[in-house]
Amino acid sequence: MTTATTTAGPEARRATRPRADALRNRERIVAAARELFVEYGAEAPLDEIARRAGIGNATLYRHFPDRHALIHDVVLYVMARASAHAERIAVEETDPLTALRIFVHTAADERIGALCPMLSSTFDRARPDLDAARERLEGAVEGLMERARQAGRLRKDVAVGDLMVALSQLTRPLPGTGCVSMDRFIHRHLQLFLDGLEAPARSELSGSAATLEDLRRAAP
Amino acid sequence: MTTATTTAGPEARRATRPRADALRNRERIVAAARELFVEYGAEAPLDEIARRAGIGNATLYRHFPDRHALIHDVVLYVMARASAHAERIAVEETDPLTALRIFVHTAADERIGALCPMLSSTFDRARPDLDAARERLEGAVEGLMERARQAGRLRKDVAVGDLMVALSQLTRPLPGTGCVSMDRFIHRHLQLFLDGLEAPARSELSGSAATLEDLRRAAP
Amino acid sequence: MTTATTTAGPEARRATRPRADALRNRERIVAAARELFVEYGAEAPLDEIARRAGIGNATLYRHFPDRHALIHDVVLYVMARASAHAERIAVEETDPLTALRIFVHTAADERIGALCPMLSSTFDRARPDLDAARERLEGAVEGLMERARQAGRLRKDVAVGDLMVALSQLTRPLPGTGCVSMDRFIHRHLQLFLDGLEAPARSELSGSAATLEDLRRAAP
Amino acid sequence: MTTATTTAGPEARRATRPRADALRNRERIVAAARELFVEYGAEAPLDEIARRAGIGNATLYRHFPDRHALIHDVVLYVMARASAHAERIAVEETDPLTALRIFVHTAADERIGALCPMLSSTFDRARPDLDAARERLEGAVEGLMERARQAGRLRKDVAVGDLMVALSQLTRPLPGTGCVSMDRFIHRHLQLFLDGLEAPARSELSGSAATLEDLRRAAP
DNA sequence: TATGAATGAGGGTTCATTCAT
DNA sequence: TATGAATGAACCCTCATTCAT
Repeated sequence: MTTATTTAGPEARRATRPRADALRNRERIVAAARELFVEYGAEAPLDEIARRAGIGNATLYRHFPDRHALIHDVVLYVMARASAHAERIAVEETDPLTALRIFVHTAADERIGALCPMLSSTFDRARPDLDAARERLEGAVEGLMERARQAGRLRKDVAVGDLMVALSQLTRPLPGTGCVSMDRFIHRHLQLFLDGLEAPARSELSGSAATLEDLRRAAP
Repeated sequence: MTTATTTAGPEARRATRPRADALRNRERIVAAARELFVEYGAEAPLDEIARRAGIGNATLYRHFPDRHALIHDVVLYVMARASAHAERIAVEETDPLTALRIFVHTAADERIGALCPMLSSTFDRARPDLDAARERLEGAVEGLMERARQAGRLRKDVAVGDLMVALSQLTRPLPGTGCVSMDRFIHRHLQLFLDGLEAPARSELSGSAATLEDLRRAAP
Repeated sequence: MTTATTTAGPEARRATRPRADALRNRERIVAAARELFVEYGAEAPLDEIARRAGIGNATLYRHFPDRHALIHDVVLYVMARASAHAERIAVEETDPLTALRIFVHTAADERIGALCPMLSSTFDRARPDLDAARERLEGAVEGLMERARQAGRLRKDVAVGDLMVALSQLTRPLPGTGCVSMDRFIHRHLQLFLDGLEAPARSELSGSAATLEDLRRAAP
Repeated sequence: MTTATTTAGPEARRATRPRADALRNRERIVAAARELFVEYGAEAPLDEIARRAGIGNATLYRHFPDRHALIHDVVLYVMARASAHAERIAVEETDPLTALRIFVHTAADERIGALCPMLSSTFDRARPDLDAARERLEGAVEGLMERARQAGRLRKDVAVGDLMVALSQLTRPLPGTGCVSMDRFIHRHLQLFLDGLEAPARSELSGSAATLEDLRRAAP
């Protein structure tokens, strides 16, 4: 309720907040894109995404100049949701392994596989807004892992990058309409992977534990 | 210019057996397709596959009426190689867990992730020549697993379908040029998964152990 | 909120005369359009014109219902400026050939090439406000030419239409960003053309001398 | 009539001459493009060019990867025709000024205005095949001019670049369907320009005489 | 009134597939 | 048979124009 738009030269306007309907559209686009990326992969037709979002195709381009920009925002969105889940679970669940398990299965149901485009070589990992999202996610998940590590329940040679990449790959959708049948396997595989993470370690791993920051540098 | 009519496969109808150069072309196409499927995903342009194989695009169509047919043969080819590996390892390695581990890592290096299109809903799992390949692969890998099971080294609630699907997913290539950087993770993840497979089981799995035959029926 | 009904142009219907800022916007739009027509041709994006004018795109449409209307006004504006120049030069310069030369080169620097859309078949030459502008321009330039003719310095078989069309074509901008390099040629070409206009005529011309009124009728 | 295609490895083939129908298509495309560039400017829709050439749109892309490539070939084609005209006229017409006049008017009828895109800043003037075409055209036209210069009929401060640019601009088509009405003016303007070129010079020109090579360097 | 946002139609380009040599 | 060429459908993206604030 500022005194507001009294007078101003045509271009003196800057901080005008986005219109409510535009914001709603932007959210719809991201939601539709996440769904279609999950169903058809990151090559899903943008026109179809627009249709699913209930808007015209050109509106999508007003919000996202190209496919990369859209993927970028979907990745941010998925990371934010995963972070929120991890943070909530850290508060609600006291047993450290259980917390980790809940997080992993919840992330799967949340289609965290939509993060996979981030791993592709065409993804621009250098944009600064990604750093904040990455730090938040790393903080939250590494928090869960560290608790389990401290309790002697998690092997010591793994880190958050290992978990997130495997989680993304194992839940990564197959192109072609809803491979719902895959859901049957996903939670089994995740559980097996989790079992492999437990301490004591049953084998020696090659390479070294990976952070999310490592992924950032993994570009070609 | 042989006119021999001696052998003939089940579907051979014409008297002349395929010319040697035609056979060679077919092999080149399958090899190039496997490479490009690994590098760019199953959506790799067919013209590019033909170019990589050193033949004209129309020649590809003479051998494979459409993309599905080509994927089909690539899948058969990859399954055959994986089967051969499993059979060889069963002979060469006596320790059952070690044998399993060697198989898994070898299959990864062989880009078994190219099997993933088989899991897609657009893949025709009903074709009879797949049955033979599946039975051979199932026999070989289940053989390795059963040995470990008998030795009390493998948990009892997993089967060959679990292993092969997770193996495919974890090694599945990312679209966009060779995400070689992923290689750094792949073998770590596979090892963690293998650790999770060991007996004694560290958790209870949802669902039931899956055979390859189960995958056949999992179509939408 | 003035309620004045004093003056009203021919088509003014509403009582309130246009607000000062609206008038200023209209002028800005025409100025920006002329610039962009010169730089990119008459196909310049309207959104870009609005941006250059420092206004929103919809405001442009409030003033000009479509691209034709905008072109129309730009043409009127350019004609008015050229007329003013010709009238001023007629007063200031006594030597008739020199006056003509000054007019031509001045018009070139004024980007009279923006008149070219007027020659296009899609231009509506029938609108009445064009008649007035045309008559003024014809009067002014024909005045300059007639003086030279009377003095025996200008060949008799050319008229104002010949001069203005050639002037427009020779100074017409090339599409694509500012072909400033063309400026090097423009004044040379104009001078050569002027030399060709001088009496005595060095050749016989086909057709007949053209007035601006002739151009009006030349539509398809 | 070489012994020809006996045997060769798949990629050993190189010098295979283009198929007759492909060559015919290529020529049709260039012809249609020249027409449409003349009628609608260099922004003419490629789909329309393909339609006019009687082929599918994708065929156009097989021959010319993008609009620039097509413009390039049209420019080469127009330059070649103009060169041929100039060379023929040099042989057939003995009076040097008459020869020049015939060349200019013939080039206009040949729509040499289609050369204008070459002057645009988006045109790649550096490609080597242009050099040959430019040298041929320069040689032929400069030959005509030099004869007139030697005979004392052409002013000394102009060169081939001046003539060709003015010729292109004065015959340059207006966007919008067939501005045939312009034809009425074109030959008058060209003649006036030619009269201005005659010796003795009636004025002093700014800048310096331009060769076609100068145009090559005039890029932004 | 002035504006940012929305939109549909159209052009540019790629690609799976078919055709003709 | 193997091939280069042709094709239409589908996609990406732009832009003139309209809508809602």
